[in-house]
Amino acid sequence: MNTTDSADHRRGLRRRGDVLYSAIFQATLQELTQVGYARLKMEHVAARAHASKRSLYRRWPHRAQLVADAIEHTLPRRGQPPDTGNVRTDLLDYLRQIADALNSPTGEAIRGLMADTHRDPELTHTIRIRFLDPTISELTTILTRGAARGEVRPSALTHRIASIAPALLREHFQTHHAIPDPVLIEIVDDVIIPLIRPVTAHTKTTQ
Amino acid sequence: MNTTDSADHRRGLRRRGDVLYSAIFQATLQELTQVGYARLKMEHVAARAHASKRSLYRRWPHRAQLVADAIEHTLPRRGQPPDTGNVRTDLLDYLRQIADALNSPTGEAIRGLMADTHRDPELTHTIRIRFLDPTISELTTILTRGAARGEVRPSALTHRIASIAPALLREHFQTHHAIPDPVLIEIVDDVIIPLIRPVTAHTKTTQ
Amino acid sequence: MNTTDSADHRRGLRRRGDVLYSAIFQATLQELTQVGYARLKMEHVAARAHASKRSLYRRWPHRAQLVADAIEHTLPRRGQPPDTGNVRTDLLDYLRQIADALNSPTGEAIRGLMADTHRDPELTHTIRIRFLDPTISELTTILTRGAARGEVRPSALTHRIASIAPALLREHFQTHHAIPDPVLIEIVDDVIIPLIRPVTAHTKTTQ
Amino acid sequence: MNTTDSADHRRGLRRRGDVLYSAIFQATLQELTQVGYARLKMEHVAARAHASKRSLYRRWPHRAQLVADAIEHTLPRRGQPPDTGNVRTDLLDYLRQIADALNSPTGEAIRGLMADTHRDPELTHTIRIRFLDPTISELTTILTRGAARGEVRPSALTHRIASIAPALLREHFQTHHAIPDPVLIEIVDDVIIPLIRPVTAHTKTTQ
DNA sequence: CCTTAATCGAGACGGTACGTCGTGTCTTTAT
DNA sequence: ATAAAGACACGACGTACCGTCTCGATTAAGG
Repeated sequence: MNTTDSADHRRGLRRRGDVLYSAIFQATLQELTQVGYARLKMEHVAARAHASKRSLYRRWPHRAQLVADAIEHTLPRRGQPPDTGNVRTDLLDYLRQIADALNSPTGEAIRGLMADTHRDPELTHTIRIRFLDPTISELTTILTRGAARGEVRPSALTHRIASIAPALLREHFQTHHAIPDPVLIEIVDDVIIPLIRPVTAHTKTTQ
Repeated sequence: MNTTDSADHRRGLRRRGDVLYSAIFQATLQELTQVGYARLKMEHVAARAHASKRSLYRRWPHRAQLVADAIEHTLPRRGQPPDTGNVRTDLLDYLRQIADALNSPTGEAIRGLMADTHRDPELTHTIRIRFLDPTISELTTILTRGAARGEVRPSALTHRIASIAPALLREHFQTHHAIPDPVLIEIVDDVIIPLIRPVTAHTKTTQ
Repeated sequence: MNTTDSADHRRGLRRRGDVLYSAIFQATLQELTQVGYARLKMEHVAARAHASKRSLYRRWPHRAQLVADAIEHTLPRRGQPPDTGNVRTDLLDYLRQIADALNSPTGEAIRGLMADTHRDPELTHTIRIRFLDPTISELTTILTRGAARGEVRPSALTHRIASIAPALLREHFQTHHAIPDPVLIEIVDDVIIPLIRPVTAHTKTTQ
Repeated sequence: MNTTDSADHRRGLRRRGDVLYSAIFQATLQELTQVGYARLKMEHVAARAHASKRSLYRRWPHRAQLVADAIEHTLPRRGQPPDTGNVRTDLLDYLRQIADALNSPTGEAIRGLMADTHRDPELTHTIRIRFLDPTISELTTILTRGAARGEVRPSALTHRIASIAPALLREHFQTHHAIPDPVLIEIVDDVIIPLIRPVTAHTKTTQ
């Protein structure tokens, strides 16, 4: 764990630019993993990265921005949303991805960021752009494909409806700290599917 | 220097028990209002309440627990959920109440608490019991009344469905920091109502 | 060591008067022995004696007075000064007693008291009366007996001369924290004896 | 809010190294003068010096070491011991210097240090080296000069004899808090002079 | 023998100071 | 010019004792 992770940039080996950035990001993520966002300290990141505090503050005036950048830097490339030919399967697969992400240090960091920065409009915006909107966007992709197949009524292709599932996941996560599979199934089968089902699928017209 | 903003509990008027509790809660909420949860300091609360830090720490080892107790102590009694005879109106009225609460210092505090304490299972539980569950419960009341009137299909009386609206409100609040009325209307008309509508009433929505 | 030294004055067995005094003095001396005067705390004495702080402060407004009383209370009865028929032997014996006392917790306490209270004239006076003057007085007794035998010139029977030996012992003790026997011998043979020797006996010392 | 409560070392005038040392020493000595060693607080020294507590603790883990350094730093250069050509006059002059020093804040501080730190061998050693030994050394100088003039018997040039006068002064000071001139005269004429007088000055040989 | 006024234990209270930690700024030294 | 290293002022942390003060419970003294 304590991988003597320095040793090459000391006496006379000063890092700059990308090398320095990477070292700082790596240190940030290690701190994030080990102590969490709430207890992540600029000082500790600097120490772990063998960087000076000044080098940190020069670039990231606030902890939140450093963490945001660090997360983005090492974020695994978002895979394509699932495309199995069936909306329900696609949704379940995708929600499982989200649930996993929520449970990771990254998820914790994002939640910490959101709580930490509700006074910093810019960061809030950043988080939305980077972490929240892509999710909505990919869910919309899934729903759009479903609509093309007739599984989803076109009028359900709204931002609001796409955001229901992530909102419910977050909701559940914040009080339960884990999201078992039945919850995902319930969300899909009892909430999303009924909402997006094409009207014609319902028998019984008027009267 | 220190303006006489207290004046009645000094020499020979030492407060104990409930009186002291109240003074501390009041000070906590004032701090909460003025600087917010993130910048609320035990030291400042103590100073404002003219209490010793030890008196605080004796009761509340952590800031979060103090704030939770302070909020609960001064929480306006939850009024009865609206009962206008119409589910849509009831829902809108009630969501407006939630939106207002989210926007208040109390709302900020609760969000701060939730972010601050996702490592403290007990506090998480407390928050759910005190602040989240009652909302779900009252929404369920509204829906149950609607079901009795035939406005809501009985199978929609689930915890999951009742939690959609609060989740979407929180979702919206965290990125927009305000909840305009059209958002509430959209949530009710495009999400909740379609979900809870009795099947037999399910004719053409559009047109 | 930790002789469950309470257990009988708890629930429903409240001590008063001498019993309480003794318990407090005992606790005081134990604290004195274990942590020394500088780190002796009223609070700890109270706790160890199973007495309330108020019971302490009622009697001893200051720590120093408590310690002074405690020491006096348990002080071994001052034995008579040695009387071997020879001044040099008497002096050596007696100085050994003083050296032992200086080295004990009591000695440490007295030194602490003296340093602690050089702003409290009353306590200073108390210490002098209780602990310092008796020493001078007994040394004077030894010298007076010697004078009666012709071993000491009568003009040497002064307070000043009697106080030399204790002063030198304290001097040595404060920097060396121990007083080996040769030091005592040197003080007696090179300082006291030459000073008190009858003039007529004063022949060539050297050679 | 935070009124410009200091002066010239704020924004952009941060002191380091010697400048900061001096400011801290000065503040320490002022505190020492005003409230004495026993009530000298690190916090107050820091405040008065407009330094952070951390800057203090970085250098001086204990109050005693700070005070020792501060005293040494501002100690008036020890003048040469008097050299009037007469031992008695030299001794009296010099003892008057010591008496004055004992009576000053510095004297109080040294006494406080000695009491405070009899568990810290290193500090005890420091005090001896800095404050006690020089006195003995200068007294020895006086006596040595006297011996060269035949006023002092060579065998009296011992550490023990040189330390008698300071010890008696301290002794007297600790119980009387002042040293009137007659005391000095008595010490010199009744103790030191008799002890150091050359043997040959005494008539009456053997027979 | 029974009240009643003291006094006990326990420990909460408003304070002051402790010694530590983290922040964001700034200086020094070495590339 | 920029890096690391870390000193600096600041402010908050959570703890320890201080000396004062309730609060019952109990106990000795007086009726």
